[in-house]
Amino acid sequence: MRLEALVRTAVGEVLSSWSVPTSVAIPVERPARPEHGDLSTRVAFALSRLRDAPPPQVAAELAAALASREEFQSVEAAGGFVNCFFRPGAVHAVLRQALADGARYGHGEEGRGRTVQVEFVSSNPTGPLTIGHLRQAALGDVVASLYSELGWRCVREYYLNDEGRQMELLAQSLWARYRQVLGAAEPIPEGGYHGDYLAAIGEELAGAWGDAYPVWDEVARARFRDAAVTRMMEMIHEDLDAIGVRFDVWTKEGELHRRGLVQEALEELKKRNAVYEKDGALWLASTAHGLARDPVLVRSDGTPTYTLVDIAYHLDKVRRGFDLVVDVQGADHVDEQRQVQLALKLLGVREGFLRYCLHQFVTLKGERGIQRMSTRAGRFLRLKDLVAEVGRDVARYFMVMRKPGSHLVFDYDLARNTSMENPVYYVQYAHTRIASVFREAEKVGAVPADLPGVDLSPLDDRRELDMIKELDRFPEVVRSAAHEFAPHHLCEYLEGLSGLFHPYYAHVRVLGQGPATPARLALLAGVKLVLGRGLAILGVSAPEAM
RNA sequence: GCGCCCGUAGCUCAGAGGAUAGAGCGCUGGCCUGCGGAGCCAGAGGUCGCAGGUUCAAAUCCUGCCGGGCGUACCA
Repeated sequence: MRLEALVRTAVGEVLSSWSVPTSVAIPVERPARPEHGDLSTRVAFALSRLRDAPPPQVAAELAAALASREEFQSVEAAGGFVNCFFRPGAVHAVLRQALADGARYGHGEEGRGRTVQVEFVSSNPTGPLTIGHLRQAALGDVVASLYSELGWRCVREYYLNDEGRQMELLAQSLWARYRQVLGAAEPIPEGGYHGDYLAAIGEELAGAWGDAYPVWDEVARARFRDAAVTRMMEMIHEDLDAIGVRFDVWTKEGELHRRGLVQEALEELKKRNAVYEKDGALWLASTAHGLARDPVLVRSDGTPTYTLVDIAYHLDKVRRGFDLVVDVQGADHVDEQRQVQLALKLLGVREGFLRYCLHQFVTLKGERGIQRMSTRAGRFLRLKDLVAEVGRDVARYFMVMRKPGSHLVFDYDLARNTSMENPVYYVQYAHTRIASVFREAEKVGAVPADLPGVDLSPLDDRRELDMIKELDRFPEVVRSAAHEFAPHHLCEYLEGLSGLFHPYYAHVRVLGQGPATPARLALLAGVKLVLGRGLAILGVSAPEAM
């Protein structure tokens, strides 16, 4: 980021001496091939018309004007590209700054004074969390952490659907299990929940309550519903603890009803003429605004739908004063998302207030085979059990190492592999190795007291400079990962940095190398700092020893 | 049928207008007794699903097909 700014500034100064308007963007990129420089710009292509000269000529003129600057070793024109090679001193300055910044390195200011709410998981309390929820849990948690890095205040929120038909079915399913334990041939209701976890709870309740609820009446309904929700929440908390996700706020659907927000949202929509009646139900007029279908807001029996409650909930988020709301949801929610976005727009909520982080589903590969999971059918891998097998670090990392919009195949065998073939260990082990070097250095008193003040000029090896240039990218990686909801960029970055470090470590000795030793220790400290910070954002531990 | 997402190395995936398309795993070959070793180096492997189009420049943008996922509920 710092190096990019150097190029941008240098090019900008030349352009302004050429009286090029400042509106001309200066694209700066990292060439794929080292012979194309540390950084390059293709601004000459855009300038070609303005300067009335072919791109190669403009590039040559620009390169000539830049070559004399002290930060560059050399600047070359190649076709329309201008390739910049930095002097080692300019690169060293990046490391020095990173070490001086310490834990603040990469921390941004854009969110200062602003609050983002990230809503995720929000699974119905109808069963424990599964590997399917894991992707969302990890994704939401990391997106929140990324925004924190950018200086935003973050609220992690879980929306709890503790009302409605599904809860009814859950309660009745539990009651059926309870009856079965007591010897009745009570079937699980149609569309009910078949998981073993309800059988276990049913057995407990039978022991505690005996035959007190022989029929499915109002009393039983209330009793079993309470018991079911309480138990489900316990399980969900266990699962969240297992992967280290904590929520700041839990919002229950019931509260939205009690506070009159649902009714209010409906009234507001009616005022905007966005609601019409048909077949005894109330519908949102979405097709009039280009959507594929109109959703029902109030059923003909007078009960509100999920969509209406969802709209009410988001209206409440507006009132709560968040500057940005991010909802992490699965691909099955796209249609719903459009409806909510439309409703908010009709209600005058500013565009961009609500952004969705959409993710595709997870399939399992490995000894368990690829299988389709279903909580309802009782066919799933519980999150807690998965974490017990592969560990929290691997579970979290694997869930965010792919682009959210891509399907994710969870490679069970790779996840359980504890060698460096597993990317998580590959990154963690880089951190550990450095920690180990410092332990050794400590023993011989080789650790400099003032790392940022160390003379870095011995760092002249290509691999050393490459690592520092990689450190330079960290702030930008964090920024783009946050804005694009793309934590996988951070994973790839960490793997890439580790991939520079490991070979270096294998070939270059640090201790006992005279003046090179403090410089190399400073370099390693920088790498360790960034690896540690990156892993922390991912919620993955950065061990000092493994 | 319609809408959205996805088709890139054998596998899992990056790359979202720029230079010779990348990584990890797997495969092939070669190294490693010092410290701090859950090792290192090299190589093979691709008509970027197919066909058109736009552009000086397309994996990337547009159109149409083919294949997969999700949705298309008075479920949540």
